[in-house]
Amino acid sequence: MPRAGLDPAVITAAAAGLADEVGPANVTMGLVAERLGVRAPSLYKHIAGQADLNRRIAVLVVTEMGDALRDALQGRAGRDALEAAARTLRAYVVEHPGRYASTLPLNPEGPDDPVAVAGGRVLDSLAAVLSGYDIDPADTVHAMRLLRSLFHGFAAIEAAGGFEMDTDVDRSFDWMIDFIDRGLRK
Amino acid sequence: MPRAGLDPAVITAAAAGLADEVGPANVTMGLVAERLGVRAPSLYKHIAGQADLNRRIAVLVVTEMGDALRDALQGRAGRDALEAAARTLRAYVVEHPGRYASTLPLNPEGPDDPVAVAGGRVLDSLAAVLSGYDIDPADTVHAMRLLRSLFHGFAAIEAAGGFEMDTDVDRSFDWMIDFIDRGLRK
DNA sequence: AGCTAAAAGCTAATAGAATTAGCCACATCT
DNA sequence: AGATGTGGCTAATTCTATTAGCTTTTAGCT
Repeated sequence: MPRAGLDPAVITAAAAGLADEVGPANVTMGLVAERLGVRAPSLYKHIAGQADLNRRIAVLVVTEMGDALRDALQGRAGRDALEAAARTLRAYVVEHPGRYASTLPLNPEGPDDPVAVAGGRVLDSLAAVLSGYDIDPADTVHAMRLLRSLFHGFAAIEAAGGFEMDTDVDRSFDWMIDFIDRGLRK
Repeated sequence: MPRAGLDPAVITAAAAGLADEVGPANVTMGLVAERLGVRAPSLYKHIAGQADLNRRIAVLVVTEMGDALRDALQGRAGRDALEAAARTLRAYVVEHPGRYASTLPLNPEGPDDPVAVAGGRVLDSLAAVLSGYDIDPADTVHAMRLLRSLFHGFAAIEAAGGFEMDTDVDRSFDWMIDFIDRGLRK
């Protein structure tokens, strides 16, 4: 039995991929193992269990989002940056609905939690977007939470198929970006 | 063995209550049965299985939200209505985080799906809120989606403990209501 | 009141998933 | 070559969902 070259990152990537393909609820240890050409118990040599695996997926997701955001925001400011950030996050969720959904039940355990650390980078990008507007420093936290809530809510509902097809979701998305931009401009 | 007087509604209520108490992931058939003074297999005389139970919880949640919203909006309009709606939904999620979370993975199967029907009543209430503003009819759908996304996103993040404690979440909530109100006023 | 039949519980059995224990081969380092 | 630790495997355990089949209650009818 030749070695399979597993490590936590490889397993996490496989599980995240499966979540996108078959839905988070159907990602079983056995399925992940099969995808990697290995038996289920072997996974435990690298990860502590299902809870650990989910936490790692969450870190992966938030890290990927942070990277995508940083790339997308290069050289942009103001409304341009807002739009780029919104589109980037939405695209990520639409392309990876499963892994995104599997991070939902997770709350960081503290400031040192890797999920919180990776999340911090996403927040930094959102802060960068807001820096392009003239916002009272005391209100920045609120504006940040507004963006987070809106982006997350929209993405979650869209990924779950919650919007009726009748009216174009793209159009609503553009309308929302406009709405926020105008509001932040005051 | 006297009869326990079970029916789908009683089982659904028990499961929803447990979801709030122990978290959706820990709601097991056995636990629900125990709470009702019955053995697990007996539940299957009334519900089809776990998936069915979750769908029923979703209907319960959306129905309860719709009722609460309708009550809260009685005799209110404009900013007053917006604020009442937002507070009502937020309060519901904070009080029932478990049952709310267990409805997240659910997408209505079609217009006849009871989840969609109950959801329609919530949307009607949101439409009523928007009717207090002077919005181009062509934009109403977009504004509705904005409200849905924002309320859902904020509630989901707060329920999951996603906001840092440092800055008062209540204050951010009020700020967001103001932001939306000003934007809708155009 | 007594009969019948459907409904509602129960116990026992099945099946699937996570996790643990314990064994053995491979790979690495000298 | 040989010692050693890591990574994989099989077997066993536990927990949960679900199904099968039996028994009692209860509602409806005469």
